[in-house]
Amino acid sequence: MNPELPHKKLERQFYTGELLTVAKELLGKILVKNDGKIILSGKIVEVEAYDGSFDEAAHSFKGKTKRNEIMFGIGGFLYVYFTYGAHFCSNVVTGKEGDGTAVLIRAIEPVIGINRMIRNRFGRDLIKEKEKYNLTSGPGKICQALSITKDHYGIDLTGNKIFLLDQPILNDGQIVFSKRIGIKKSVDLPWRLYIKDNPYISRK
DNA sequence: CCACGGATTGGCT
DNA sequence: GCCAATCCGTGGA
Repeated sequence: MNPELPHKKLERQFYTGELLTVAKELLGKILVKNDGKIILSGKIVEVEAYDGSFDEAAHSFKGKTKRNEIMFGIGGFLYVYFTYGAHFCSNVVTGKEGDGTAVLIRAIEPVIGINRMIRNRFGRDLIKEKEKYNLTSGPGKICQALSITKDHYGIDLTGNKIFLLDQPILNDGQIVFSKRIGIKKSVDLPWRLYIKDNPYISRK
């Protein structure tokens, strides 16, 4: 582990809290992927909350299926899904057994392994300066940059493959609440949260 | 078995 | 700003 990072890994209790509380507190945390050889990490700067109990846009809204069953377990596991025939997206499952709540990680700011992320995303080592902000500015881009696939479905975030490192909780004044992106149902819920003025978010 | 559409992205107008 | 690509999960016949 890089000695510059704080070492406190988030534990189960963090994830089992109320959906929007966890979504807010996820902002600023450090996402780490360690496959045993390569460590890649980034600060979470944008998320979206989903609650299957009444939110029609949530994958868990219509009940448990093989695809979404991890969403119905206790918080602190990774829900990875495949969409549009091309992209994986990562969610942090939250709450208690049976809740069906999760937070989609929409954008991160690269911290460790940037050159590896560049290669994963663009297949080459050097990028133009402006491409720096195109590395991890979307849920599909994050999974490509960090090599997260369906193989990582259901990973326990309190383990050592993919986990989060604690960081100070942000003030409400540092967080922007806006409408979620790319959905057709429950479009008015202001459940997309991002860090104000951060250049790595997917869009304003 | 088959048809449909999606929590996106990137390229083109 | 608009739209095609692409394929798997889901639901209905």
